[in-house]
Amino acid sequence: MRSETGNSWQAIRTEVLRRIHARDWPPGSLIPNEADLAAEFGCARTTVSRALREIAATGLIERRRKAGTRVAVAPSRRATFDIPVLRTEIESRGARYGYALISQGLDVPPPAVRAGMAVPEGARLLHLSALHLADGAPHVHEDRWIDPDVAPGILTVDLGRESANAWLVANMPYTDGSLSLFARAADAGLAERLGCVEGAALFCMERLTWIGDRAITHVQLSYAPGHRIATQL
Amino acid sequence: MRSETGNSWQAIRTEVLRRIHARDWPPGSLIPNEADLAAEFGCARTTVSRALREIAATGLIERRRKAGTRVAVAPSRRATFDIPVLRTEIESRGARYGYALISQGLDVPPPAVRAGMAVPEGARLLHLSALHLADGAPHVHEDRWIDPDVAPGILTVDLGRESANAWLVANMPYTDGSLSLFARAADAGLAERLGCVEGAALFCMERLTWIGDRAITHVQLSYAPGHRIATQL
DNA sequence: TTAAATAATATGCATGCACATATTACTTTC
DNA sequence: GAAAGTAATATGTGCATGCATATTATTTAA
Repeated sequence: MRSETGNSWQAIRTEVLRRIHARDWPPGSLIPNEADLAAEFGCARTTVSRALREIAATGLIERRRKAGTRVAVAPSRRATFDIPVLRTEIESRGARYGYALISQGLDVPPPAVRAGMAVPEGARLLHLSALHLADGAPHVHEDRWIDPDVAPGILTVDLGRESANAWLVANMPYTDGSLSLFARAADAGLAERLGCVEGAALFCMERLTWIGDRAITHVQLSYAPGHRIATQL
Repeated sequence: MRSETGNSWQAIRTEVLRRIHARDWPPGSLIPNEADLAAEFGCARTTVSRALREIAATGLIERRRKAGTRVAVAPSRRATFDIPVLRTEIESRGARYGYALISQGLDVPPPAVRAGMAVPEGARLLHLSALHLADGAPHVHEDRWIDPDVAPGILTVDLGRESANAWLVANMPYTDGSLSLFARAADAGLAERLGCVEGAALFCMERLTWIGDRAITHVQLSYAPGHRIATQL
């Protein structure tokens, strides 16, 4: 029995995790309710609740009112990654950050971008191409589309000096966004800009941000070969 | 003033986020302390605390005792991804799940794996190669190394029938793990197994799990071309 | 028998309070 | 004036309580 002292929500979390891993509470099973656990651990229900809430945030258990708490059957584990700001990422590795605008203009976006941003067919968006450099070497290629109807101020900015991202962050706070990760092969243009061979496998990130129901910008970041992102489980 | 009713920690979170995005509280600035916010919102300090804790979990604000709460300068946004169990992922798309063991044997791992798992040079590990299929088509290639000293039972399992992952999940609860994402080009073997062209850019996931200070297994999953994972911001 | 109303139940949330802990600012002592 | 000690402060945690809400089980009515 462990109705002793020395409890905290973290200790309870640890014990619950132990029981799940040890299969005392196998996947799919219903675990005791908060009140019972509180009694067993000799603490307040609030404390048990806190511990279970934290575990639920990782996807290992599922909680529903009245239904109770059960161990996830298919533990679709949630993993949290730090998506650092490029400048910070580069500088934190002791390298000098650099930004180089390659091209800018008003273009009709390709279908994939047009669909993602939900803009009418034939509409022209501000199209930017730029490089983020670490000690002068290409680190990430940025391909960005901005809807000038949503962010009109962007057209008055000198994008050679201030990066579009910096301006947007400061002037167009978004309400929603999505992020997706994938791999793509470097085409001729990307290979030249990133200084890698054509066809090299690149780790890519695509970000889409919205103000209400209007898309502000669509960015595809292509990292130089070898990049990875990591997290603890 | 908003000392009205209708407050909840979520409403407070929303309002705090609004102020941060609207730059009422610019990056790097110190925001009012919990007690003051509680007074302003007309709620308990606990409620404010809950709201701020949730925001802090996303990396947008940083909190330190006595120092107070400040808006993160370099908002290294944290994004949470669902890393689904392969079987579930495939079946949830309405496809039939299949598993095919390609090879198994005791081999000396390559340096990268050996270093990651911290096993002595020359040690032999169980090496598996397998495919996860969706409606018979290759979806993911799995390249796995298991330390039989840490998980001896694995040697007695018929891995053609029970997947190594299933057995490990059931029998070797891990205490720590890491996950990393990257891109790689398909070599000849991978291309043949996944049914894609050699050199195709593949989205890959590498997982390493530990019991205490001993590595159990190292897995590299290579997804068929086109795979992406996504999340909301 | 089926449908609707009602009760029971487990989690979710909010509150007021107390105390813990980390950190900073200040004061005292040598 | 520097070091050591002390107070002040903001967040972190725990508890008891009460009510809210979603969901299931049961009972009652058509």
